[in-house]
Amino acid sequence: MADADKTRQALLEAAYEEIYRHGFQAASLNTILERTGVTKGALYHHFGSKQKLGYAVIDEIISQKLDREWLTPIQQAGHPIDVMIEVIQQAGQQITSQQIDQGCPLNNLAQEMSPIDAGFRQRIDHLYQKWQESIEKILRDGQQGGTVKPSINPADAALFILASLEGCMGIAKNAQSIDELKRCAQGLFGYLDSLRC
Amino acid sequence: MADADKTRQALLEAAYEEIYRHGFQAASLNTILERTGVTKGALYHHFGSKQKLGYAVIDEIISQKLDREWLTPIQQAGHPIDVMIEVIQQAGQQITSQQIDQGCPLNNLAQEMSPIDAGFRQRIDHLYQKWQESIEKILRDGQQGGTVKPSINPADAALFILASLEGCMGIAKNAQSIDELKRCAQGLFGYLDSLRC
DNA sequence: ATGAACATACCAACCAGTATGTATGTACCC
DNA sequence: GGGTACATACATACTGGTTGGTATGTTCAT
Repeated sequence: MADADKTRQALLEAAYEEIYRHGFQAASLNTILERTGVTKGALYHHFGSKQKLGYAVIDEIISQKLDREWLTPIQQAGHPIDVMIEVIQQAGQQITSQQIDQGCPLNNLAQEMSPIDAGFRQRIDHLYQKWQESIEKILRDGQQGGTVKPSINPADAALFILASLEGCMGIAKNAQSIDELKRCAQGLFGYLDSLRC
Repeated sequence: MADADKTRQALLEAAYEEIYRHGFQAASLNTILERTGVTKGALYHHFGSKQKLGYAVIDEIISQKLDREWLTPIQQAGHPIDVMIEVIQQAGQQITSQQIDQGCPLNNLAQEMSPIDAGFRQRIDHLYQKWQESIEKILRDGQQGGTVKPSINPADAALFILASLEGCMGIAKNAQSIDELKRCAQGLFGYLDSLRC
């Protein structure tokens, strides 16, 4: 039934927006229902609880966003360090001043939910691992191609790159400053350059 | 009146714990009152609202923790890079497995509250600036003492160090793994080493 | 006619906040 | 030094609003 799928998808997207704005715990189901024009009966028909709705937002919405905006772009041909810097810079140029103080949807959920809900934690961890492995992979390829220092550990470096990327976005989010994001990213680029052969 | 100060302090500390555990929005005033044995009338006598209680937790509790655990230790004599690595390593060794998945109290509040409350944002920003300036200062001193590369910008480097420090703690918090924290910190140490003369 | 896909109305629990009352100092005047 | 005025520091009981969740009913396609 196409209508049912449309209802489900509308709920997922509205839930994503609401959670992104207020966090999961402060996200209001009633607001989601108002925005979509869907009733509570429909919501509890498709998702059995607020928790399961949150899980679905991670598994379907955020996971897809990560693929589209990071995992796929990073796999293009070229010097791995150049590719990463370019992907980060393009993301930085597309960002709006509204988006900057909302931060990274995945990191927001991680910081809020990982200590209090194991299901959230596992799902977020799964995405972080995919993210890290995609960075690790191009670093390893770079080592084999002779463009990345053979002395570094690709897994450890990928972990740190991911961490400082989230750190930069977190700092810029609080400062509400794109300029601060770019200053912070310069530090990351400096680190990335130090991985070149 | 000493009793009044004791009541106020007890409320602040219990509020800090409750906020650290559940975030500000999900923090329950009733739980804080139960834990302290203080009544609601007393709470609203000392702090006029939940918001002002939150502000006081930042200004008094978290600010002091930052001073004690980071700003002061970092100012000891020695090679600035060595000092920073040592301070970070000591903090890492003292951390318990319970603390690791609670994360950094300041970063938790920043990620949750900065987009939705300007008063929180400004107070957190003020602490982050003090933190950054303390790192910037020892880098600048190191440049003058010939132990830190003169080519780097101390303010930008300090910003990135702070960001990646928070990033490492955030990743480790979600992974709930001290090992991952240490792996991540190794990456930061690599960056710090690259700042040496 | 059976189950999926809703719609409506409702519920108990919890929330921050407040109105009102009281006990204990403390300052000041005579 | 004793009485009065006033403020501080609470205590108790309550309110209106919101929350996630549910019970029950209805529509409609197969």
